[in-house]
Amino acid sequence: MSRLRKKNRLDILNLAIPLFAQLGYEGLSMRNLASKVGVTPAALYHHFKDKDELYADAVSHAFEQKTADIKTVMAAEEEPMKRLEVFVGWFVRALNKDQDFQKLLQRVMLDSDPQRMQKLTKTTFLELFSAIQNLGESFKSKYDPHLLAISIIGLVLYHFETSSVRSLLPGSRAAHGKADTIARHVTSLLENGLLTH
Amino acid sequence: MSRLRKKNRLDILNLAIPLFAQLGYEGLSMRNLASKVGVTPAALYHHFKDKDELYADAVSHAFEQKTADIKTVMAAEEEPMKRLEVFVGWFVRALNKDQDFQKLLQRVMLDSDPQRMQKLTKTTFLELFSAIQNLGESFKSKYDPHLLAISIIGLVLYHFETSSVRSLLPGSRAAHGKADTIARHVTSLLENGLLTH
DNA sequence: TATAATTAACTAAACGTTCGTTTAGGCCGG
DNA sequence: CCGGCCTAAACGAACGTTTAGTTAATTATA
Repeated sequence: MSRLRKKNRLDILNLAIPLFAQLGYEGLSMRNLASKVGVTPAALYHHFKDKDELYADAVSHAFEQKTADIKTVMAAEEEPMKRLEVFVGWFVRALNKDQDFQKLLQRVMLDSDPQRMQKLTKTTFLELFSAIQNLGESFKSKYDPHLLAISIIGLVLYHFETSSVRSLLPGSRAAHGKADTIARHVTSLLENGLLTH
Repeated sequence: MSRLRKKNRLDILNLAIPLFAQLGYEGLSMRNLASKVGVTPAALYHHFKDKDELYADAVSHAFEQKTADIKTVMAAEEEPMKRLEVFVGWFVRALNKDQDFQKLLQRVMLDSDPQRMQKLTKTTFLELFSAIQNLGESFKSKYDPHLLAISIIGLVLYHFETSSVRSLLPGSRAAHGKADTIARHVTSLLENGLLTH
């Protein structure tokens, strides 16, 4: 009954997520998405009010899916350094598994619609960010928790944002794309800094 | 005198840069750009072969403009830590001055055209990246120079990529948007790491 | 239990708008 | 009077969206 309806709606979203990630909001047309789903454009309007709603739902669903497991994992570990390693490890692996996650996140950051941003922040970003901020505070360091949380996230994420350029730049090696290499580098840099005496 | 009234290539590019940065490639139409320039859409095709060429030239010109001064500044300083501070300071200030620079960079990273990416990498990214990689090597640390360079860039850049979400997240303060605050945080974190004994 | 009513899910076709781009021609300084 | 720079107008294609009607399954009624 309503089970089948929900599944169809989710089918559309799950197909839309990688397409929105790769092509962007304007880059993916309702006709293109409909043809990928195997349906008429008008059928999409049976499930979603308009393209805006479809996009917002796709982004929300994508982030709920990807960040579902980390919250429980984060709460388990006690020792700060170990928690950092667990988080970085999860984050790197999650980004490495599919690039769509990172691309969608990057596209959302470029989104200039404040209302959409505000809703998405409350529903999906806030909880994970607070956990990372909490993790940063557990180090009892001199750093501002807010800035530190963003630094940790950015330090991991940027290695994936630049993946397409990185291979064209000097010093590039195949290992730089591997999850473990990035995870080790980031955790070590965060732990010790540059001045390793 | 009367020449000034005529629009040349650079006038168009300088108007296109912030518009492409804010709206994206698909988001900015030739008609919209033409009206901002104060000209007919067909006139744009007198200066540029098509929209692709206009976009590529705009991006190239933007990056040559923004990164013009740092190269000389980077070469001057000798002491590693001081050079890092100079670079981070310049980078933060450059990003803080106009957000278009960062937005355009972020959009370029999402660009999936390999040919455009390859050309832009050689003409504009390579020199600056090599300088940063060189800076990283001067610390004689255990870190991979390539990964370290990306980490340094990402650590700075991400504070600006997240500027629109950051204000909606807990722990946000007005000072977090200021150039000096970010620069101090990043240099200190890079220098010492989390475990400040 | 058989049948009528209702509903979800879809298709075919078209709406008006905007897109990138082209064509044909006009203006004006050198 | 030529060539660089522009305009007016239009091209076909693609865009988001709507309307009207069809199919199949579920629910209500006799």
